[in-house]
Amino acid sequence: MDEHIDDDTLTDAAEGAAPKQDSRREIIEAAAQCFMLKGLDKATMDDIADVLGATKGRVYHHFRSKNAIYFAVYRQAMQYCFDAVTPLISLDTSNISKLELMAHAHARVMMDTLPYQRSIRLGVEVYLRGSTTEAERAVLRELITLRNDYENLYREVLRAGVAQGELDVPNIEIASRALMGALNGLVDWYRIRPDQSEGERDALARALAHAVVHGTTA
Amino acid sequence: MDEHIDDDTLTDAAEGAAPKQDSRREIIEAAAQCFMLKGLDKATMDDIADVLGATKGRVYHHFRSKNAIYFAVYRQAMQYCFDAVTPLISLDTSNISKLELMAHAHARVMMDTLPYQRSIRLGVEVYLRGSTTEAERAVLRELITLRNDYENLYREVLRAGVAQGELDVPNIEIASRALMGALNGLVDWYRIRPDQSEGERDALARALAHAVVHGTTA
DNA sequence: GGCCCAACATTCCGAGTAGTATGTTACTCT
DNA sequence: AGAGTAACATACTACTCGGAATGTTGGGCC
Repeated sequence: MDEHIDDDTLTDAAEGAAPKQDSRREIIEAAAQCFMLKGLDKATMDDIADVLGATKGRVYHHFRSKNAIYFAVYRQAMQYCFDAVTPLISLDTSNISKLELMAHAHARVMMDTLPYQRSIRLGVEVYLRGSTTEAERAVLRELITLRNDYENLYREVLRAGVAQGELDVPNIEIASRALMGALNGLVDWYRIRPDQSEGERDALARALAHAVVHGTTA
Repeated sequence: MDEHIDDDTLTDAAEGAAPKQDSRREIIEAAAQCFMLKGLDKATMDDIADVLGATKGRVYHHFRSKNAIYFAVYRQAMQYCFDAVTPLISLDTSNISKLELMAHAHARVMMDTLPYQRSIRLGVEVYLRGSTTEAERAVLRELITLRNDYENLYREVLRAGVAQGELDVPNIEIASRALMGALNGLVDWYRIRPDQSEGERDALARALAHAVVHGTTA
């Protein structure tokens, strides 16, 4: 059902039409930006179109509703997370260092795809209650399941770490919640600064990863 | 300017009659509930009035606008936090146990005043950008300052703990962000269950406090 | 017992917006 | 070259909701 997109090698083709599927991505990107800046409700379809220098016609040609766009943003946000963290779980290191690597990668994703990650934070269950159709609620449940699968990656590492005596976690469920909360909270206070170098970003991500894994005790 | 903050000289006058200032409280409570359930934008003034079994007239008699209600909810939410944590900072114990007590108290507040805490999470800076008048932005800035003061309570304990060698925190700013993120994240996944006893709540709060302070390492 | 005002209820309006219906262009295929 | 269609733009509608203007009522005060 979900088709993978073979992207074009060229980024732009003068003033000709957009290369097909790429237009969709642009809309999602624009929507994420609008959602981050104005919130889900206050961001209008016209706002999204304006960012693209287009009109609502274009947006509605690719998406049936505003909710559908939000779902796409959500899915993309989770995809970014999976892409960054999944490769790490098969690494051959200690669970504790693996956990820290995963936390570090997640923090990086939060910063690198900030508009997406911020968008999906405002109103997940809220949207679920507000959804009118059963089809929408089904999609929402699927997305929540997706997020759950992602968080399970961390729980699995925690479990393995405890089993091997590397980690001391009295309550894995609570610990994973705390972990994700601390990492995801990054999008609430992190602000993109143009003068900020790549190294500074990475240092920030590493510091946060250290904090969530090692806590505060000496 | 004309923002007359009704000082509550007396906090409460038993139960029985509603002394007039009490009506305001009820509106704030109802608003917090609506905001939590439907989000800031989708919750209408009529919704809030409906919860009270009243009409918009009552609401607008006490508040000039919907934003004003949100501000009141925010202020109340922060007040709950201060009331629970402030008494602990003067305690005569180690900084590490003090930190854990504060975290525990905060987690309890998150659960006990869930509608308030959830409400203030959806859209703080978002609201700031959306605010039209300068007066509103001023109030928002004040509320953010309030929140900052609260978080400074934790930073202070972290700093003292490091100074006395009890704690090992490479970056206090990052650590405090992680701390608050993990604790505040509680409102995202915690659900009130009617069959849940007081003891279970407390155990949950304690487990979370332990997790955020001690991390995951053995 | 009339005045006054707080504390609401009722009614109304206009701005803003999601969604639709239709028009237009450019490109492809035969 | 004409038909078909994808990818938009334009124009319009129906509806919601915040806020204000106005009406109503009950209780203190002289």
